[in-house]
Amino acid sequence: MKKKRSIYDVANELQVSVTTLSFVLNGKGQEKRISKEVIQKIENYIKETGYQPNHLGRSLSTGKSKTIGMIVGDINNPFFSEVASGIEKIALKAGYTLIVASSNNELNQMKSVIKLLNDRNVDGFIISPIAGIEETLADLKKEGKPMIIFNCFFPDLNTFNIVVDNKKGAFEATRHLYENGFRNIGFITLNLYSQKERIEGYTNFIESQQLNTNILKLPYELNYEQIINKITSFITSNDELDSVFFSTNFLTLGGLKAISRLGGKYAKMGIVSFDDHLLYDVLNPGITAIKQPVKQISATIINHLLSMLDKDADKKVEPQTIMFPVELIVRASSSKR
Amino acid sequence: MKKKRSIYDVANELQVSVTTLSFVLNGKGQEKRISKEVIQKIENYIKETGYQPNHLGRSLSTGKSKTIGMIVGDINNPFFSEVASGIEKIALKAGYTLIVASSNNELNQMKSVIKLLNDRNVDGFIISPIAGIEETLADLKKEGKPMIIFNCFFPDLNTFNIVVDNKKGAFEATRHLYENGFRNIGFITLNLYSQKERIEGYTNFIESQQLNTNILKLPYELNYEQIINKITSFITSNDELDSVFFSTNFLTLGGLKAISRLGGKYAKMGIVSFDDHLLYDVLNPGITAIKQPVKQISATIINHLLSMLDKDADKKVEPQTIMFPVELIVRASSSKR
DNA sequence: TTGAAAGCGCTAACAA
DNA sequence: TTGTTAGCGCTTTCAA
Repeated sequence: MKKKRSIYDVANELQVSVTTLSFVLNGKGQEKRISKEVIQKIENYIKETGYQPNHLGRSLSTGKSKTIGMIVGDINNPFFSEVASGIEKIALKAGYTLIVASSNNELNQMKSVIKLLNDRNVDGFIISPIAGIEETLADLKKEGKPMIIFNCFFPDLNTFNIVVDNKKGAFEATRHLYENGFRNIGFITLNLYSQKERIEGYTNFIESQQLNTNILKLPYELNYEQIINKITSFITSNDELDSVFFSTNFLTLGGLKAISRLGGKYAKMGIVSFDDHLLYDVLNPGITAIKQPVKQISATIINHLLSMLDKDADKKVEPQTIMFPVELIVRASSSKR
Repeated sequence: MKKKRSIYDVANELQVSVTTLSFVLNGKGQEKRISKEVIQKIENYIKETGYQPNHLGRSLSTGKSKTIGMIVGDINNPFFSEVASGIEKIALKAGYTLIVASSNNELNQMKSVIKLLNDRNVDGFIISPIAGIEETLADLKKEGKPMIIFNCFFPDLNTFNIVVDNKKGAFEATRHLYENGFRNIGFITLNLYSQKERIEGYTNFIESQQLNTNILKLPYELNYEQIINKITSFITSNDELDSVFFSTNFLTLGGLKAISRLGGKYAKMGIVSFDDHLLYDVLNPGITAIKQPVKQISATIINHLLSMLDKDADKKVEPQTIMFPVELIVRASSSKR
């Protein structure tokens, strides 16, 4: 691997000082009143010979790595991967590189990737938190690291949060089933902090109708087959159930599988899913789903983080919680058939 | 943001020299014959006070960033996200951070992210290439950058490649339809280099039976609705078609949607999809699919890259092509109904 | 308008 | 066995 040219080499070749070269390289030529000709000469030469400054040297010197660390539950979850790719696009344009890491919804894993990314000098964080991580986040905040919390958040933590209205979404979804004539609505969810609001939304509606809640809260760690089994026994052992509201996409998949295996009368159960999916439209019946405004979420996250990162912005970005509405996409699965 | 302690600060606090400290920090205590007591003292102190060396300084000094750059077509594609997350897990354990970037199958985008990651001093690359990128890869190779090519590769390029047997997979899938009685088998694919072998596999089988090929090659840039429309008109304008083989997951989704919209006799078409999907099992009929051994692929990629990166390995890793078999998961969609 | 030089935090050759 | 110190490549203050 041949050694790369350093700024000194190039300065030498060009017969200018490193200072001058550095200024021009960073677009500060004007500001520093370097002569037009020199600027031109340098820029042309750079373009021709293709010199690229070493990022590490720059980062070490400036203390900025131009890198953003993002921590999600699981990059295989389409919600996260879509948010991540939306963020990546905008970040790239702004000169930032995005590093995405998965916590697998495991506290120690999350702590260690936060530490890892912090040690790697990421300039800012984008985090989908899990229960138990409050302190780590508080520390990060105390350190002064810019960060955005998304998907769910800790009200006590005074961070900048970007979420959707999970509670209302779940409430409306449940109401929708109710209005379509379902009276025994089960709710299948995960034991994750991020599900808290959805559980509340469901519970609120059910209780507002003096009905009984019926919640299955599954451990996150289960694999697909285990989920199918758990759901199957939940459904069969609650024989009065006429409909189910699934709290995440992955659960819906498991649930659909369970129901399709059961067949018979179960095939007529009402179904709503939190999070939409391309295939829901193709299924028969189509699956009614709550859709999150992914594009908006990702754009909002990265734009706010970028302005936190932008030191020129003299006005500090105040902590706040931005909440997007969700949309109920009605398909056949939520009506009596 | 309070300034972090440097190795000098810590050395001072500990009353040892930076060298000693640095050696111990890098686990070279034994090797450098630092006294047991000093090593212990340092390690304890570090643990208590939580000092973490600055990666940038280290990288600048060693010339190694302990970072791997991965370039995929689109991180939202489940195949890529699964491979990426498998790689990430192993890389993390080996002390490497993975940066995943999407090329969106766009040549300039791919060139620019390769350049970006290279400027960021990634130690190695993992790349799913597209047509036109040969030269860039050749340059990278000339530079001596360790890299692994996956998904598809350029036979002329003498790189380390990890792929599945696309040709055979496509051949067998087509044969499977044929053996189930279908005679007018269409093939719907994308205008991507990665599809080349699949097209060949399909074509080879069809021609081996003296049948006519019927291929729809769609531009990658199309969105979901456009794909549905193109597929719809392909199907309706080729009225003799009795079955379709979809070359990627995303096309299958579009195709299923198109077929479900068309309804009627089209609902009985034979269908096979390249790449499996959780939901294929839930659909009615279940979708027959070719499954790639994702876990094996990701493990193989990262393990080989790691050994290329490991300078202790005196034996160089020779360029070669590792080809995994694929598996045909037979479901109802590929039989006459 | 340009140049010299001191750092940024770490590694490692060399000296002691 | 430990300490001194010269880089790694870049930015930026200060001086000219």
